[in-house]
Amino acid sequence: MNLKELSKQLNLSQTTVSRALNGYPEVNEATRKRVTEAARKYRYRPNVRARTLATGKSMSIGHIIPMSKQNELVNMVFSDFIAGAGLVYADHGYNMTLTIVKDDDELEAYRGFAERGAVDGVIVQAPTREDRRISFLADLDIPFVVHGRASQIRAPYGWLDVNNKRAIQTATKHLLSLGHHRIAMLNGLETLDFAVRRRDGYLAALREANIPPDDSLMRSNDMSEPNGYEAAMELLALKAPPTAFVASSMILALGVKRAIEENNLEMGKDVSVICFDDDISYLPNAGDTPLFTALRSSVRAAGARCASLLIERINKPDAPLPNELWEAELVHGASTGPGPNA
Amino acid sequence: MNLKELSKQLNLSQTTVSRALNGYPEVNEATRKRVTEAARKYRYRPNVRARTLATGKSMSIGHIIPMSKQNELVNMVFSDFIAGAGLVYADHGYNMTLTIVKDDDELEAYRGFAERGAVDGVIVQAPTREDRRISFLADLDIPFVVHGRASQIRAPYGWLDVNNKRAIQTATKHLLSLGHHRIAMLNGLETLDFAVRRRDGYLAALREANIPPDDSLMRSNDMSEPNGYEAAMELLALKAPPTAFVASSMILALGVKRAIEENNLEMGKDVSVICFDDDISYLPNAGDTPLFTALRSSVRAAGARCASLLIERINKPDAPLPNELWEAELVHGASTGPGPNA
DNA sequence: TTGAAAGCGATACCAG
DNA sequence: CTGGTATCGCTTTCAA
Repeated sequence: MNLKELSKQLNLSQTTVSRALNGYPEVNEATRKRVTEAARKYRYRPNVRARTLATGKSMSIGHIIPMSKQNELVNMVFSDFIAGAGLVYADHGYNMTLTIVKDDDELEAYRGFAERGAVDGVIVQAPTREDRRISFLADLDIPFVVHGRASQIRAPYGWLDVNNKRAIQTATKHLLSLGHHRIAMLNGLETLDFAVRRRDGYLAALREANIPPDDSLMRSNDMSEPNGYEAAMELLALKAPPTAFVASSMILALGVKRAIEENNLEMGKDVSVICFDDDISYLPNAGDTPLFTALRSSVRAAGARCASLLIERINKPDAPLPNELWEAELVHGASTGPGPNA
Repeated sequence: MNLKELSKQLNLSQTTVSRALNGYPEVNEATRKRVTEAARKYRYRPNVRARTLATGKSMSIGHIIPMSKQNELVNMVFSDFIAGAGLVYADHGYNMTLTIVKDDDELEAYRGFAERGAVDGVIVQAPTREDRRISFLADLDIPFVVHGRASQIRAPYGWLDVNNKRAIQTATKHLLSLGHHRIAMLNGLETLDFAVRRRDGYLAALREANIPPDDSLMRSNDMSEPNGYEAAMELLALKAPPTAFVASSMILALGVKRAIEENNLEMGKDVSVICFDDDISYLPNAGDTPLFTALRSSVRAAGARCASLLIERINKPDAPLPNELWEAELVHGASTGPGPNA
C-alpha cells in the first residue's frame, strides 16, 4: 500500500494524506483522524526510498570501520561505541550505515558517502593527532563529529573527548585524601595530546596539595602491560618507594598489579593503585572483570553522546560546532584501600 | 553534479549518459569514452537515493541487533560475524544497515525494514529452536538467510549452519587414531538441535572403530565452565577414567582443563582434550589465546559466507533456498598429545 | 483546509 | 546507437 492507493481509498489527495500523517497543523482534525485510521487499517508505511529522494535526507548516519591488515579483528571498542550510538539513532529515526573497508579505501569510502548522498552525517572514531579524515570531511561538506581530538589540526571541527586532565586530577586527589604523599604517575607517551593533559591533571592535584612533584616518580612510555610492570618494579625498588600509583590506562595498571604481587605486597593495602581509561583499544581481552565492564559501558555512553551531538549538528548546520568535554565516569583500579595512615 | 547537468555538458540525453556509465552494450564506444571522461572530470556520482527509488533496490542489507536488557553488552559474536559479512557486502556494492533495538522491538524493526523498502535482505543471527523471526520474515516476503538452524520450524528457509556431526566425528576419530579407547563426551543439553547432531558424530566415530559406547562416559548439560569442570571431576574419579575428552564447546573444555589441573594431571600428556565450537556467545572473554582467535576467525568466515548466500538469494529469488552445511574449521583444544600408547 | 502539479535524480521502456 | 518520456513514491510549493 502506497500513498497514492491510500489517498484513493480515502478520496483525498496525496497531499492531504501526507500532511495528515506527518503532523502538519493545517489539517482538519477530523480528516486527520480518518487518515491515520485508514493508514493503520491498510498498514501503510511510507517508502523510505521515495521519502529520502523527496526530502534530500537519507535519515542514516555513516560509520566507516577500517579493517587493518595487521589487526584482522574488529576492535571491540567499535562494538560498544556503536551499540551506544545505535540506540540513540533509533530513537531519532535514524539508521546506521556501516561500511567495513580496507585501510587504504577509507577516505574514498567517506567521499562515496558524501557525494552519493548516502548518509546525512558520519562519526569519526579513533583520530590520530593529525588525522587526514578531518579536513577531508570538512572539504566534502558533510556533517561529522569526531570521537576524540586531533590536536595538531587547527581548523575547528566538532568533537567529543574525555576530560583527561580532570579525570587524572580527581584520581590523584583521591589518593592524596587517603594520606598518600609519594604518588607515582605512569603515563602514556607524552608526545600524545591526551597524555600531556593527563600529566597536567596529576601535577595540578599535587600543586593544590602543596606537594612538589618528584620527577623520579613520573614515567612516560608506550601503554602496555610490560611497560607498566617494568616501571612499577623500578619504582618499588627505590629507597623511598611510592605508596600509590596513578596509571594513565588500564593496561598500565595491570602491569603495576603484577609488579606489586611479585614484590609480595598487597594491592589496596600496602600499595594503592588507581587508573583512568576511556578506550579499550589497548585491551583486547581483559576478561570479564567489573573494571573492564565499567570501561565498556563508558565507551558505550560516549557513543551515545557522540550520536546526539551529530544529530544536533545535522539539524542545525549553522549552530556552533558541537565540541564537548565529556566527563567520563572515573574508571578506577581494584582497590585504593584505606591509605597509609589507617 | 547530477545526471541532468552532466548530460547537458555533453549534449547528450540523460538516457545515453546513464547507459554509458552503467555499461549497457548498446552505446557507441566513442561516446562511452566521452561520457566516462566527462564524468570523471566533473566528479559525477549517481545519487543513491534517486537510484534506489528508480531501481526499487536499496543496495543495502539489514542486520538487526537486539540489545538485551539482561546482557547490556553487544555480544562479540556480532562484531566478528559482521566484519566478515561487511567485507563481502562492500565487494558487491552493498551497504550494511545496522539497527540496534530493544528486544521487544525486534520484530517490528524487521517489518519496518521490509515495508518501507529500506533493505534488500536481512540476516538472522542466533536463532532459537522455534524462532519467531523466521516465519515472520517469510510472511514479510523479504529475502533472508539464517545463521544456524531452528530445527522446530518445518517450512523451508535459507540457512547456513556448521556440520556439527562431522566436526565431532572428526574430533573423536582423531582421538581414536591416537590410541584412546575410553573417550568421554561432554555435550550441551541434548534437547538442543545441534547437541543431538554432535552426539551422533561421537557415536558414529565409536561405531566405525567398533568401540561400544559407554553411557557412563557421556554427559549432557548446559554449556558452562563449572558444568565442564564438575563433569570432568566425576569422570576422572572413576575407577577406569577416560584418557581423553571430547567437549562440545570451548567453555566446557575450559572446565575440563581446570579439573585436569586440579587432579595434578597434565593436559596433552596424561589426558587429551579436544573440543569443537562455532560460536562465542558463551565465551564473552576467553582471553587472547590462539584458540579463541581461531574461533573468532571462524565466526568471521561464517559471516562472509552468509553474506554471499544472501546476495545470491537476492539476485535469484526463484532459485532454490540457499541451505548450506558449513564445514567450519575444527577448532581444537590445547594439545591432544601423543596418545596413551606413546 | 484541501488539491493540482512540480520537483527529487535516477532507470527503463518504446520509438526512431 | 540515441532520445523522449513515463515511472519510482513521496514532499512541497502555489492556488483555490
